[in-house]
Amino acid sequence: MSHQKIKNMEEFARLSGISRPTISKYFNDPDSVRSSTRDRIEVALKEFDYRPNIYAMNQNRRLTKNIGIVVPYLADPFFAEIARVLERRCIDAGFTPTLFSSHGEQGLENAILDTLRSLKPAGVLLAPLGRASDRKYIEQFCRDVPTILFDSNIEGVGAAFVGSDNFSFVSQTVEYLNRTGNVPCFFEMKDPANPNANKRRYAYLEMMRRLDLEPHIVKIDGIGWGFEEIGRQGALKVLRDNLLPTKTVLCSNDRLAIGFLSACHELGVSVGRDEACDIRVASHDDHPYSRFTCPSLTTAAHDYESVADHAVETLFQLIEAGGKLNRREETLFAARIIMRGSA
Amino acid sequence: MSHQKIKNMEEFARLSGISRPTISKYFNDPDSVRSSTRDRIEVALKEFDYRPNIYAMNQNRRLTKNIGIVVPYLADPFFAEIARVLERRCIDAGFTPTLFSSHGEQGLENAILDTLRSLKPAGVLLAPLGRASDRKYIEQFCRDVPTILFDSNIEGVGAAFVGSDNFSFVSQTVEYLNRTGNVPCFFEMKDPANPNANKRRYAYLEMMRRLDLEPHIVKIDGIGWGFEEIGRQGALKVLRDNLLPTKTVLCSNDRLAIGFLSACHELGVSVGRDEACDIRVASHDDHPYSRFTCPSLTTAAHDYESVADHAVETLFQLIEAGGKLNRREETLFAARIIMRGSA
DNA sequence: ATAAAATATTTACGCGCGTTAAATTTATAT
DNA sequence: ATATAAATTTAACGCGCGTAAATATTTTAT
Repeated sequence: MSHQKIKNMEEFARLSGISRPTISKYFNDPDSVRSSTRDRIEVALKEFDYRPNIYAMNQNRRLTKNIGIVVPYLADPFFAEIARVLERRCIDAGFTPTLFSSHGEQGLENAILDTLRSLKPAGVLLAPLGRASDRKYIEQFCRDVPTILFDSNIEGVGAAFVGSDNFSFVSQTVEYLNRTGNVPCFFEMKDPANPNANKRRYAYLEMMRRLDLEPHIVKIDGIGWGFEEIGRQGALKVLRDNLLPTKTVLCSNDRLAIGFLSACHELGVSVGRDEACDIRVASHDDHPYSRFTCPSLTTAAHDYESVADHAVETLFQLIEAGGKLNRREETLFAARIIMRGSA
Repeated sequence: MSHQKIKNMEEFARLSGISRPTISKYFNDPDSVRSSTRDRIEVALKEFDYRPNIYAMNQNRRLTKNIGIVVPYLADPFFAEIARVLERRCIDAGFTPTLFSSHGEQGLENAILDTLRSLKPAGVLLAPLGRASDRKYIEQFCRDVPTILFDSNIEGVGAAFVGSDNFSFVSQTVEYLNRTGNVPCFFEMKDPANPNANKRRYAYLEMMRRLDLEPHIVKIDGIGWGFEEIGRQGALKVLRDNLLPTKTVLCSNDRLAIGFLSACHELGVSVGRDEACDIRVASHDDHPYSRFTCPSLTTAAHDYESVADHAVETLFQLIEAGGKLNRREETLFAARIIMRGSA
């Protein structure tokens, strides 16, 4: 590799013996040039180590090759994981993903959308904050930028939604707990930030109706995204005051359950399926840490490979189609129950 | 807000009655224009909702206002948290941070550095993979781009290093465990990816020497970044085969300890400071989940507000100074021991 | 009031690349 | 071999803004 520094595409074109517009065409889409030319360019690239200036590149292009990925809360390993998969898929498809976290704040979510707008991305994969989102703001953004919503839906916003089927989560856990001899109560936050929480509550109620069982919902206080601590405090209160209507607890999500189990241990309440145990605890999400809780957590797992794949696929279709799809599809993937020690 | 779309700075200048170079100056640094002009511009900005084209902006600027933040593994909530703080500080200082995760892969770390190079950032905050890093590659990058290393050091690379004082972590935990009546063995991975792990082992050995105690190191197998599972498997083996030299275990880091506690629960080994308990377990990092383990984890906490603040401060100095500092400072912050249930 | 300093305006060029149209070369089909 | 299609080259313009120099204006100091 000759180590001279190449200033611009003009110079690279001269040195490689290929015209600049062809080089430009190549960088825009390698397959758009004849394979023999492509080879010559790639040989030259190896030799001269040239990379086009991305700012000059994107200035005149109506559409960049950027893709924005926005998650509501990156400190939640679930979102970190799904973001990882999304990033990988985008890179493999020749796009440049940029990751943003709203950190649970509406103001930040809006600011991120502003930033994204000026990045002129080809498309955006957006997991909104949910209830805390500025609906109007997101709506307007989605009108301007091709956007796929994932994880939590906002009715009618974005070109499509890809997420998990909350009914599938809850129906499996409720069915399992019931089949194995116990009636679950539903443990959740009073004002859940995430719209999935509401869907899960409805699913619980519906399942209990179908099974002809009396539903019990335990609502706990707490705001923000520190779900583990909220779950712990809520569980401490509920357990101390003996407010649990049943001996089996179905938590709305794993992070609450992690807090719940922590409280159980603190109070000496034994958790497990075994007859000798005081209570059973199950939950939803298959959080990366749910297999390391004590006892390990019985839960329903997201098929987040599928969610990620389908979200990216749909985004690519959307980009191909020029930013508009015929109809707004909502795709939901089923959960897979994971039996572990806690229930 | 008048809803006409403004095409470029020229047009905004016309509409706001201020010359384009002054507008340009304002966006480059609002404080560089007279306060009366600043006010007029800001009034116009409110009315016309104009944002300069970032690609055109950055094309001719020798230095952009971008800052790259690179962490080795974003699915680790510790890095997610520190990234959040770093992002916030950068935004507050008028920079545009972009977050990258190496996801534990050397290839990706190098690719990120390439991407960063073409982003022409004002500076970079880099937490390298550590042992898995391509030292030469990072070295070369740091020669070209003003870079501060944090979390894990690479001797002599980057303009400065900011991290935690591993000796402070281990000395406090060892001292505490010893003072409260037990001699700890040190539990770690055989081939730790992170250089901090080595520092912690040395610190353990040194502390044991000072206290005139016999050191015991328990090394477990496993590669990659799934520390919890590695810790769990290692603990299962060690506990089953009765390989633990002492009844007190000091884990190299919290993620291993989370796995260790999970294994203890699985095998019915009781953990805690209480005399009646089988073993005591302590660790280092104060991982966000360490207070939700069962029992909650006694650990030494990073002062990561300080680490983040100092890293950002140093980077700003570096940028001000034009990319070179007089000497490479290594700043280490002390840990704070957090006594919880496990030891 | 006047001089000096600070700030803003006018004018103009250039950054590196996208893109287009016309001319030319190369590949493929008949 | 010739016609046609496909790809490349040449030439040239423009994107939106940074930036510099000369000039004009405003502010501050004396």
